[in-house]
Order: sequence, then structure tokens, then C-alpha cells
Amino acid sequence: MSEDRLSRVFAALADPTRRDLVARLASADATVGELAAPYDVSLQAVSKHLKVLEDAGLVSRESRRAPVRLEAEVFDLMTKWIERYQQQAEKRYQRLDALLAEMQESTSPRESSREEDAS
Amino acid sequence: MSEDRLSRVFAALADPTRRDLVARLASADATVGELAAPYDVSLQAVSKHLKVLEDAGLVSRESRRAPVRLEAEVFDLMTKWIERYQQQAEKRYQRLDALLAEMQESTSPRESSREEDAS
DNA sequence: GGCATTGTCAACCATTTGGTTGAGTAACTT
DNA sequence: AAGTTACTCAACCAAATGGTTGACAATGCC
Repeated sequence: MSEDRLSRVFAALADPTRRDLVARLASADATVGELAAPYDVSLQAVSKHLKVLEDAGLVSRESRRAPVRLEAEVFDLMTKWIERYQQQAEKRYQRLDALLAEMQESTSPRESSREEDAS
Repeated sequence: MSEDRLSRVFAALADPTRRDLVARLASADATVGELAAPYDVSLQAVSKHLKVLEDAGLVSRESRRAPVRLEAEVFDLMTKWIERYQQQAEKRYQRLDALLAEMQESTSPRESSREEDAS
């Protein structure tokens, strides 16, 4: 329960049913009953799933029977985390590519085109 | 075990230790032992975490003692999923904002001019 | 107020998860 | 070839997860 925000968000989206709920809520708000209808599980189970999404801040409701709505801001938290390491990793690969290219050049000077083979 | 890819990826990142492993691997490849060193848990526990990351396709290794490396492509899978619903949701809110603005205009024309506190 | 509908809470169950320790295997070193 | 080092596998454990059913609470309608 005392998990950090990001852990709760990722954990919430690790379940296909919950991802489907999010997907559906992205196109329209809906009540618990409406949301539960298509699935082959009890209403209580869906209610639990919604609680997980709510605890993760992905979803909110004004009152008990009010329609559930998606909180789009939380997505930013994820994309920021992801992009950070994605970019970092990509940069590394670029550097690696550069390094490999360099090594290629210096170990096989034949390839290094016309000028400066004179080392 | 027969979970879909996206579920495995999100589940893998739902753990703070595993997110930290990913963060560290984004700046440099490292062996299991190196990765395990900073944490207060057994090497076996970290080995298990790495297996989870590997099963999710977030990480790979050429052989047993080879350095672990981050597979940056998997991030695309996540960002695509996220962006899709994020954008969808944002569009809805824009439409809602427009609708509310419209209603505001037609139902309370008093407010639509600059300053008429004269009531 | 009374009743039906809608949703949540509680208790329970099976499975998964994250950790442990101990034993085994694979790979370098000499 | 033998020994050390690095890692994984297996068995086990406690806690969390996703599901169930049954009882309860809150809202909307007569």
C-alpha cells in the first residue's frame, strides 16, 4: 500500500482487463455497471480493478454512482520516466556506433578514404 | 507465464528495484554481480529480477557472465500504448472544454461582456 | 417512508511474487 | 586438470493479487 506512485501506475496497467478499462474510458466516461458489463467476471471484481486504477490516480469519480473518468495527466509521469531512459540508452548506442566506426577507421586505414593515411 | 508482452513489460517496471536496474543499465551495461552490489538483497534475488526484465524483453545478454544490456526498442511498445489513449483522452477534454464554453456563452450572456457587476 | 437498483465491504481461496538459503553448474585462472 | 569465481536452479515462505460469494450501504423512484 505504501508503494510509490510510479509503481502503482505500472502495476495497475500490468493487467489486461485494467488496460482495457483505461482504453474504454479514453473514449467515454462510464459508470461501474457499464464498465463491468462486457467482462466475464463479477461486478465486484471490476469494482476492485477500478479501485486499483483509482489508487494509482489513473481514474476518478465525483461520487459513488457517478461516471468514472480517466485522469490523463498521470500518463505524463510514465512517459517522462520512459523517455528519460530511452533517450539515455539511445545516446549510448549512438556513441557506441561512433566508437565502432572510429575503430573501423583506425584499424583498417584502407577504408578511411583519401586524405591523412599518413600516420 | 502466458501473459501478453505489454502486461509483462508493465509488470516488470512496477517494481522499484527493477526500475532502478533499468535506470542504471541505461547509462552502462553491467554484469549480474555489478548490478547486484548496491542492493541490500541476495544475488539470487537480483538474478530473479533480471529474469523478469529479460522475459519482458527489456534486457538481454549474450551469455551467462556477459554484461546485461538494455533493449531500448521495448520502450516504444509502451509509449505507443500510452500516447494512444493519452491523446484520445485529451481530445475528449478539448471537445468538452469547447462544449462548456459554448454552454457558458448561451446560458449566461451576462458574463460574456467585460464587467457588469451592476446587479 | 419504502423498495429496487447500484456499488462496496468482508471473508475466503488459489496463484503469483519477492524474498530467503542451499546446492549445483558454467566459466575463467593457474 | 583443479580450483575459484560468478551465476542459476530448487525448495520453501510470507505477503500480495485476482477472483469468488454473501451481506451491507447509498442512491433514485414511487
